[in-house]
Amino acid sequence: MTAHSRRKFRREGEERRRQDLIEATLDCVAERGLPGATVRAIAQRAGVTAGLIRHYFPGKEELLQAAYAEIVGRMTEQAKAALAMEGAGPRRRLATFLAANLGPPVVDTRVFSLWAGFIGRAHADPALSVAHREGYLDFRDEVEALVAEVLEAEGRAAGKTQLRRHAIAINAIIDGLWIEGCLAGDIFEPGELADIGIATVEALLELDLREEEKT
Amino acid sequence: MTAHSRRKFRREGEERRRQDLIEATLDCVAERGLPGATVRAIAQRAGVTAGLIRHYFPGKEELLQAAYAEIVGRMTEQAKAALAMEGAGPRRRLATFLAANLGPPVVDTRVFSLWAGFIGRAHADPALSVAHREGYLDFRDEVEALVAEVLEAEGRAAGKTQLRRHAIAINAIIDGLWIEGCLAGDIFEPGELADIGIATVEALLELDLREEEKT
DNA sequence: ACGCTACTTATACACTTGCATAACAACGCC
DNA sequence: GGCGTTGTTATGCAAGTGTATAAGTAGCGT
Repeated sequence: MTAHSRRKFRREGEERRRQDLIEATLDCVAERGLPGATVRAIAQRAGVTAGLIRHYFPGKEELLQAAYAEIVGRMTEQAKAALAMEGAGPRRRLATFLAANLGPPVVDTRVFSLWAGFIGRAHADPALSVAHREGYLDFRDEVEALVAEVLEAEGRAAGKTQLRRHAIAINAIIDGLWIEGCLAGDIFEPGELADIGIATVEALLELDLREEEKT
Repeated sequence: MTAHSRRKFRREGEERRRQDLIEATLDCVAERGLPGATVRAIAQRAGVTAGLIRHYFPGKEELLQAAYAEIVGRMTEQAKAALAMEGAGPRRRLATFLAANLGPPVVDTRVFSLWAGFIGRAHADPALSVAHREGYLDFRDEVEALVAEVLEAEGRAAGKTQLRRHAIAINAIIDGLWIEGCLAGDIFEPGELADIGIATVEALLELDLREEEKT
């Protein structure tokens, strides 16, 4: 009778393990969808046993939320970086913002899979629903502010409702192109989505975002 | 000892039962998300017992696919109706097509919830993935054909790549606005999304879709 | 009215899930 | 180097899942 020898293991720092578990969760969701992200599958991918998850997170729900927060963080990080370009003029910042949201690492099947999984349960889970609405409105507000700056610098003041509609439309363009890129990225040339997005916004606002800016 | 009396039931026609089960599935998905659509929950909502499902469908998977097909059918039905307007000119048909995709019953939380649930598992399930890609390309081809007609009628021939990019952009606008409407329909006025969509496409194509057409 | 068919119910089963708990061992400290 | 702390494993459990199967009965043909 073979006495089952207990598995060897190493102790990792708390921060490291948490990050590993989150990354393993993202991998599982990306490969097998949200229902495929079971505690056992996540643990196996992280190289630990299932029970350990509950040593770092109150429950599976919290781990998923942490993973979702991680993804959202990475996405907004790119967008924020584009917005923070204080040196450039408004038009160039808008173009950079669009390009940042329509290329890697924002356009990615893993990101999309997690997004779809959470969004699908959004209106079943009220907490998730409001979190998402807030994220959406925040994003749209940023777009609206950016558009306002651009038009103002152009000497073309726009009314509140017009500004709102522009923000809604641009947000839709970003979302739509993002989804197309995530679902079928292989049928687009690299940078093509960003080009299309910028060109469409240019047509919408009736100006050239790539032209050299005049101080 | 109370002898459990067997539950009363009525026999329904095959078509009726199948439709009821599909409708019950849609309700469950809409209210509790895809994971909430268990065979027992579906059966309860349909007013039958769980075992009956397997009398009309080989398994749960097939029932879900039938429900998904039902939703897709209802969505494309609207779009096709707009396309079939042979009497009207190309510009009016494009506007109608846009409006049809950006209002009820296409813009609906139930539809979206089911869409999100399926799309989330899309790249885990190859069969689902190709089905979706085909649906997307079909839809985009329709958009492209419509745009081609409009530009042609205007005497503005466009190159193949330009046509393709227009179709991608318009498709993105539809998708993006559709999502916004489904997720937060209450913050938009009725018809506002359609207005924004049409206005954005007008800007993109540099023409007026609502102006009276000249024969 | 009676049987037959197949639609419907009821029960059971194998499996998976998240979670609880106890045994264990790796690492730091003295 | 021994020891305690606690990160980690191993095992078990109750609940829920889809599915299989047998029993029952509603409604139709005759």
